[in-house]
Amino acid sequence: MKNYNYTTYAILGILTTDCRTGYAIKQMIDRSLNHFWKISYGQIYPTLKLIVEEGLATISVSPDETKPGKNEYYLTLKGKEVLKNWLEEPIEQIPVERNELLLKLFFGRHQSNEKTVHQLGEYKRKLETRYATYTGIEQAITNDLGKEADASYWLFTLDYGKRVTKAAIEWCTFTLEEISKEE
Amino acid sequence: MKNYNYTTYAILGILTTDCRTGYAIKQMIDRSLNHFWKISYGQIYPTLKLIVEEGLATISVSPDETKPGKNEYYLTLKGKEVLKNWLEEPIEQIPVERNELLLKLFFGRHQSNEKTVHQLGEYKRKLETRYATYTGIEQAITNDLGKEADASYWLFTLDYGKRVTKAAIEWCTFTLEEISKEE
DNA sequence: GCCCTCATGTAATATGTTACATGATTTG
DNA sequence: CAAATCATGTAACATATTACATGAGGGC
Repeated sequence: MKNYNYTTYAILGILTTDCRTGYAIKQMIDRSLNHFWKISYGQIYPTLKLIVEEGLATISVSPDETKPGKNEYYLTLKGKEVLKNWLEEPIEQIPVERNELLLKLFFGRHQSNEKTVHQLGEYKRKLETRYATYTGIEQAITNDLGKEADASYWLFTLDYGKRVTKAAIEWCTFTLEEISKEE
Repeated sequence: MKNYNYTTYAILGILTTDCRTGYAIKQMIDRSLNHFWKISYGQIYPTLKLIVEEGLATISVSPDETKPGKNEYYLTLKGKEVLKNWLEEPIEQIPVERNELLLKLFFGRHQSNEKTVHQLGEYKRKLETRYATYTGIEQAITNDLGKEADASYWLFTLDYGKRVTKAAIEWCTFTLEEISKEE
């Protein structure tokens, strides 16, 4: 079976939910997958085009004749198969996040402790905001649990985000103490 | 001051250590920064060229006339300034890792629990290997602590890797239990 | 002699971001 | 009626990966 890139699989996956337009796909990823995936319109629209060309989805312009065409995408059988097939494939490798803060800290010897502390503090603050966002999303999903068949899986990925973020926050706290101590 | 991309700053940073050739830079990143950064030769050599063109480093072909030119790069004053300047700049944003496993898990409803469990198990195994690698590197750095001026900063970044990886492993354990329970 | 590591580099390709253009519909 | 949101799309650019080519030197 032909291979596609992650962007394509991500979009195929989203199309199993109720998101059917390019715009809605962007919303979904920004709101619910934002802790492990992101995407831009510059990827979405060309990829949707490709998906249709490949026969993985069909486009159905909204039937309401008065409205300007809102392109709604529906997975074909082939599309569903391609998605299932990819889901089963083993994970190639665990991701390497490119972390700007760690890169700077790695060369921290060339900077004053004061500035390093400031950056760590800022980073910690951002992580805390992120953590709060996750908790919020968790609440939202839990509240209408029955409605959404995917809910339990979404909560698993959120739990990942929360745990890892919490560990990172604790690291910040510890490292801030250590660096402050040094001088 | 002119802006460069992360790849450029990463290489400028590495050049403050004893890595002076393109090959050595690749080694260094693969071995010591691999938990938060990666790079390919296709980036290194063109970037080194740019760095010299911009006057951020000078190239000094190894003096030994018998050997074939081994290009050694040395930061110029301007190079050091550009690096320092970047180190002080605030972090733009906390990274969004693109996590293939979480993407698949998000759509886990469309797969059998058995297969999901298998993938989670594999992922956990890889994380454990990674954790062991970090511990190994930590030992190596700690052992010749006095020698390397950067050691304490390197240990901080390693600690980050260990903490976050540990949290991810614990999440795997928990999630594996939950999913196994479901059926 | 063969394989491995050291060492440099490029070209083709793949992927992703940013900025822009356009216009409808909804909400206050 | 203004502003925000919904909605689609592209072009230029930036970035990164992969595969390949080349060759020296050292160890077995």
